[in-house]
Amino acid sequence: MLRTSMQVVEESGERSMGVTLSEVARHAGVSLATASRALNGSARTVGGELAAKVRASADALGYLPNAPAQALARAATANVGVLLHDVADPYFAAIARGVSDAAGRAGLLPLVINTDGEPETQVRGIRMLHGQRVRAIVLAGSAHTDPAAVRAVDAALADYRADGGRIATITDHGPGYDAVLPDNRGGAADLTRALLGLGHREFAVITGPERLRVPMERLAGVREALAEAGVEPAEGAVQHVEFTRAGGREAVRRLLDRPQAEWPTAVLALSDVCAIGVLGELRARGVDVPGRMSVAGFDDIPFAADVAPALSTVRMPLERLGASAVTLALESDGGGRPVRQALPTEVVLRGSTGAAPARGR
Amino acid sequence: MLRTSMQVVEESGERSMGVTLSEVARHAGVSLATASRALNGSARTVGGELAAKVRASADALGYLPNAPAQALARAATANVGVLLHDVADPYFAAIARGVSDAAGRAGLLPLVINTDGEPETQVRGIRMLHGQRVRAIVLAGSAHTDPAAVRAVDAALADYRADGGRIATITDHGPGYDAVLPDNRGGAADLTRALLGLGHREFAVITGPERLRVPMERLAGVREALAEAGVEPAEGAVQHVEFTRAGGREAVRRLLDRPQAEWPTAVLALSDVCAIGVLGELRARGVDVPGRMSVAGFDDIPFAADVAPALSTVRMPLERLGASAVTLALESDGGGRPVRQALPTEVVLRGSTGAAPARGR
DNA sequence: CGGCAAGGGGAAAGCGCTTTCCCGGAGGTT
DNA sequence: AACCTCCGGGAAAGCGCTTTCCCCTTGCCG
Repeated sequence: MLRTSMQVVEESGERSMGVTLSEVARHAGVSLATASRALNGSARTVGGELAAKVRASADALGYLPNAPAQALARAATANVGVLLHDVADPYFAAIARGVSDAAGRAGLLPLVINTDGEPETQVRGIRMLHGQRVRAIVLAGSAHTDPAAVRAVDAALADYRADGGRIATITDHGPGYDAVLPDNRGGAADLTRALLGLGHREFAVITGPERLRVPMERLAGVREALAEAGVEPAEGAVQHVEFTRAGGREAVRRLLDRPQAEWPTAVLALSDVCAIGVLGELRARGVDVPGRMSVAGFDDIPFAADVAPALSTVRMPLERLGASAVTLALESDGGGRPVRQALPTEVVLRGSTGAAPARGR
Repeated sequence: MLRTSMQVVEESGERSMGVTLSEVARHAGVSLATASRALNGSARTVGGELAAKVRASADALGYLPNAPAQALARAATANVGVLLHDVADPYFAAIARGVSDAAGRAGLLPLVINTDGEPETQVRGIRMLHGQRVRAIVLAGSAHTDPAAVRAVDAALADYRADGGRIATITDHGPGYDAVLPDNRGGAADLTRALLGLGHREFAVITGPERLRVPMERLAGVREALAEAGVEPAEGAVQHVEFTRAGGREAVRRLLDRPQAEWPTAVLALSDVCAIGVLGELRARGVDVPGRMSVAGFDDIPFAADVAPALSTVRMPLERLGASAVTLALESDGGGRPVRQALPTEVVLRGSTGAAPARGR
């Protein structure tokens, strides 16, 4: 009795990493090679009868191919890497979902790394993924404006690519990469035009940190549309904050600290997460939205439609962004010139924007 | 000229998987063994001088250890697996972030799989992670109530564990697993008591699908507190919907279809995401919250505080849930009895709840 | 009816690491 | 001075697969 149970323990202790292919082969009475070909696909075919026998043995023994071993032998893993600022941010969460779905369809598993937008973390992340020999890397976070940061990231990516790695970026990281390019600038310009159309002339724009390229592109779009209309944002009306709810609140506080006569009638928060912070702070201060002030965001994250008032924003197909990036990376033959796939954006006007109030005088 | 460029192509094609350790060893003039010991840590020490030389060669050549090869040789990867319903859901996104952080601290990389709450997808996911030989699996989604589903998941997990895998679950998946157990039932009861304290007697509760265990636990908590107070929910006042915004809206529609006299004064939506849908639909229908109806959610996802009115809810330390699960799984010696770590929850009352309106008669 | 091309099975050589195991030399004991 | 013990370097044996070769059958054609 006691011996029996001990034997069981010993057994499970001895070869603790699972059933191997050669066990399956022995059980089926075939060679290792045949077992491999029968189970894990190969150019060569295996006789129907034998193949069936091997498959039977495999699931009789509960065989599961050892992925690291396969990766080593094939010189290719079944993983893709995703580098993003923060999965807990709805923008990136949606992208991650898209990546995950597309990866799954390709039989791959996603490895996700949060960089918090730090260039060094990003570079470390690329190195880790490179070490993992992932099939492809999707770079989802914004590029940096600091040339040194860009250079560091580029260098890490170049190393990876030199080893046969495939890369796709979401938003622009330079012309050398396959990329999915939502129209940040155009979307921001359209949004701005929409608000101009509602009669607004006094704008505040709350955008992301100057170190990131995406918020700068969006800001450029706003400026472009404003300039077209001959409107100039007041001094101090462009705030750079983190793209978080706290960032939005902070910006509003600074905005409302100024004399009421200088308050804008329209606030463009160039990220929905941020805009939601703006809405919250405005409510806390008793500012009527959109009566006194219109607010718009950017991204159309899932919650944008559910806050009160519902957030006007620029719709981006977030999941598709992620999915397309994976597809692009995997299809990229590395040879030709990079595929740069532009994606349209669309202004969605909801309850948080309205006609500009009559001039307060 | 042409030849030169062709040579370059050939070179990069020839050994396309990167610098190997033996190249480093040769470059440093030491044996493979020494190089390995110097770079990738080992029980044995390497002479200071040699070690330095090896390290120098390593980064002169840009050596990055081949993770799959290491995994094979060490019989252990540097990955953990996370199984959740949907990363795009803020509840799971926050958990994923916690997992990711804790994994990073342990030098591991997370592999995430979305199951959409399907038992088969979950089982397939476990198998894939098992095949990947991940160090640990964190099961973040709710358990199922269907015994067959539970059995299937248990079986897959048992196989994994038999091969030395470590497992931790978030919320209860049975006593056999290390687990982080937020107090779903107690939290729901506390929340209910808080609303009873505000004078509410007519409740509706919107909970998740009966196939999932977590929403059933929360529902049980509500029922418990209601029973204590001698209050009985009206017929049809308990709605089972998906834990999504759409689910929340749908439930509200059904609720409001009944004669106004039967409307509840308090709606408990047992997930914040769902509650936000409820709030949206109520607003669309012009129902005053909290004047006519109080609404509460569950989870305290980051946005709960930012919707209007701000959502009363039960706070759960989501990121900590994820982080603790990783820690638990990694520390689990597999030997002793499972560690079951209870985590307290806390009722947070915000603007979406208020005193019950005077009895409509 | 011999010769030959496929078709499909198996032996064995890796893939890039880690880790025994062996060995030589330096230092300490009796 | 002979012996033993560490200490640290290196050769080589795997880890669990895939994939080249090599070889034996079959089937077919001239």
